[in-house]
Amino acid sequence: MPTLAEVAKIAGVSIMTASRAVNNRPGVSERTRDEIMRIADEIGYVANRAAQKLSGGQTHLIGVIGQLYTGFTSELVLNIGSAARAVDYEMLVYSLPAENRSPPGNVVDLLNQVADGVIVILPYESDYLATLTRSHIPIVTIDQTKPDPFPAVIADNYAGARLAVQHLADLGHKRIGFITGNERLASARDRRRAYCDMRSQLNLDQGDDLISKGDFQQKGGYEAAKRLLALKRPPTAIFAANDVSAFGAMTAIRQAGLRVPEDMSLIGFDDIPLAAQLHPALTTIRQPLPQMARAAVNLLLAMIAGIDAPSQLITLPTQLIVRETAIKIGGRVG
Amino acid sequence: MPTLAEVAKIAGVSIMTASRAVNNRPGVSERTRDEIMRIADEIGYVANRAAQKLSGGQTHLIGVIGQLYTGFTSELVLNIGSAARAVDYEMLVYSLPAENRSPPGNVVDLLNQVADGVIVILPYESDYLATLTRSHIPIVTIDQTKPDPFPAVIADNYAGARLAVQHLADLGHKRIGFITGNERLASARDRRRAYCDMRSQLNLDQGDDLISKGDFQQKGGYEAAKRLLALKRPPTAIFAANDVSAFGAMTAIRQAGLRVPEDMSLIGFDDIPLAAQLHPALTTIRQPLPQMARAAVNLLLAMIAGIDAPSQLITLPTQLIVRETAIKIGGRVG
DNA sequence: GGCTATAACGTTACCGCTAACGTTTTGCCT
DNA sequence: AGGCAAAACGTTAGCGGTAACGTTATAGCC
Repeated sequence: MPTLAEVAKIAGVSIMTASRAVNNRPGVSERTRDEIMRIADEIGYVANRAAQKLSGGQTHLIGVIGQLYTGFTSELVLNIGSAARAVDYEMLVYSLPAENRSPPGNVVDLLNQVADGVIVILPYESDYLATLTRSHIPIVTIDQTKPDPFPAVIADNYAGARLAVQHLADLGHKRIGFITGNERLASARDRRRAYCDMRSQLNLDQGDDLISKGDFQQKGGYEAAKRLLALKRPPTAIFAANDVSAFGAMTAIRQAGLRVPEDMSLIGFDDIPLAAQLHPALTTIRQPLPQMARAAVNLLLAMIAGIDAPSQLITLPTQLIVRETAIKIGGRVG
Repeated sequence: MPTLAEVAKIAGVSIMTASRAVNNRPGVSERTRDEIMRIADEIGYVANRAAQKLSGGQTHLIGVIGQLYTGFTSELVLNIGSAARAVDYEMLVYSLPAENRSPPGNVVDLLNQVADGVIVILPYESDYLATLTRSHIPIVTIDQTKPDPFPAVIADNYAGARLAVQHLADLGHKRIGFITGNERLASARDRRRAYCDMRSQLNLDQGDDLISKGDFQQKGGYEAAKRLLALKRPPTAIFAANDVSAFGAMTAIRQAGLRVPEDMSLIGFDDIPLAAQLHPALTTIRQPLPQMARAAVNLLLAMIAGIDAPSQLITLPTQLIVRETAIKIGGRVG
């Protein structure tokens, strides 16, 4: 691997001049700069980020922590990658292992030793984030509201969930079941709250038995739906706290010999890519992933640049995506 | 962030002794070691990997390069993460952006500046890997056979695809369509070759029109299936080169007003988690992801340890997973 | 032409850690 | 007790880059 020293030697300048040239910093004449760039290019010089980071420089790398195996998170991560590349940053991902395991404090440190900042997407809410406040590492969170030592980006879960219930009610459904998410997350609690609020506001059927506990996972959705279907008076429509749960629910509904949407309307949340591709395509609430990713990256970059923004919460709007799984009660498709 | 120097100072030893202690290397008395470890733990010391790497040490970090958005790859990546953690390594992932973009030579460099070695899962075959041979970076590839400067791990695609065709033939299908994968990958070519071989070996219907071009993506599978269904004599069963294509095909089949499996049997390849959860559950060929991941990690660790293994190719067996999408021709489920 | 401000470039020190080698202590043997 | 090898520990140098400051050229002005 060619080093900056070699570039400098060939160019006949000091290492520092070469550094200034490749980093596009002032203090180098245009002639010299061009020459250095040419040489760097020629011998295939790439900056050593470990060295950059160690000596207090910037690596133009951002780290992301999240659970890759949840459809929504991995989709979000990809969007963050695009957003980062768009502003000439690269992204490195640390995939959290299953449940709770190992409070990832050192994981943030790990990424911070390499990257300029970290975007954290936790599958649950914990106060461990708060402990990182003092470490003065640029951190932005997504989907976390409770501990706000950091700037955070979040979709308007409450408004989105209201949209979902409203849509079902508009279609004539009076008895709507709800599959909760992982309530350790604010997003899950917001969606539930919206469901409850709308239910009373629109004079729909109430009852705790219409709220079935899920966990944002497919299996949880499957089992939650099964419980709803086993009710003495089952609902005519189900609102699942996320798309993945909705997929699980769909399996349960079909196993019970019912059809979606003819016998049971179904609506999800997130609008992951799979939602559109399923058959029937899932009606759902879209989270503005590209915007969320851009917002998070911008926030992080601002922090890296030292604009220690007062920890703000950016809320992005959600949107109803009407597809095929929710229809008029008792009606046929169309 | 506490440094090794601080630990050493508190313990009243030299930095080097502290280094030996925390790295569990000989040359420290047990008493001293325990004391150092205690202190390190107390003040929350974590090794700075950038510094470790820079000074020629090992970071106990492996890098992975792959396309996160393809179901199979991300599943594989997660398995690599587990395998790595099992041997006390951490994993960092670089997600390749869409198609071909930017020959990721510098990406490997990037990861190599941080990690001890890199596992590469390319979405296509290119000779750029060959150029990395001289750089003497520990690299292991998965699903690449063509350029073998490095050790590689691969599933037995040929045998697996034969299994798939055999299964359909056993169910009485004589006219089997095939949706190809991205033929820039050896795995796709192997599966196609197996299909062709079995077709003549078992005296099934031949014909180029039964081979429909896909790309391992959902949309490609959808369109490929559409073409098969539009044939004058459509097949009675479809073998898709991977599960994702099979999902696409399923959508196409249903849009044509046909049922899976009653009117059209379908079999996939990979056995990604979704395959089991779909309705009906997808019959498919399983790639042994955990084993592949372990093999790749072991290979990489061997290279890191300096056991410059002659570039070997480890082939792992595939397995037929019978579920619900392939049944006897003209038959009902069961 | 001499003085000074500025651009251009170089030196030094250091980031946190490890390899290699040097020094001290310890334990053991005769 | 003296001698010596091995264990325990310390010192030095350097990985590849950057910040901070020092030095040399260039230019501008009276």
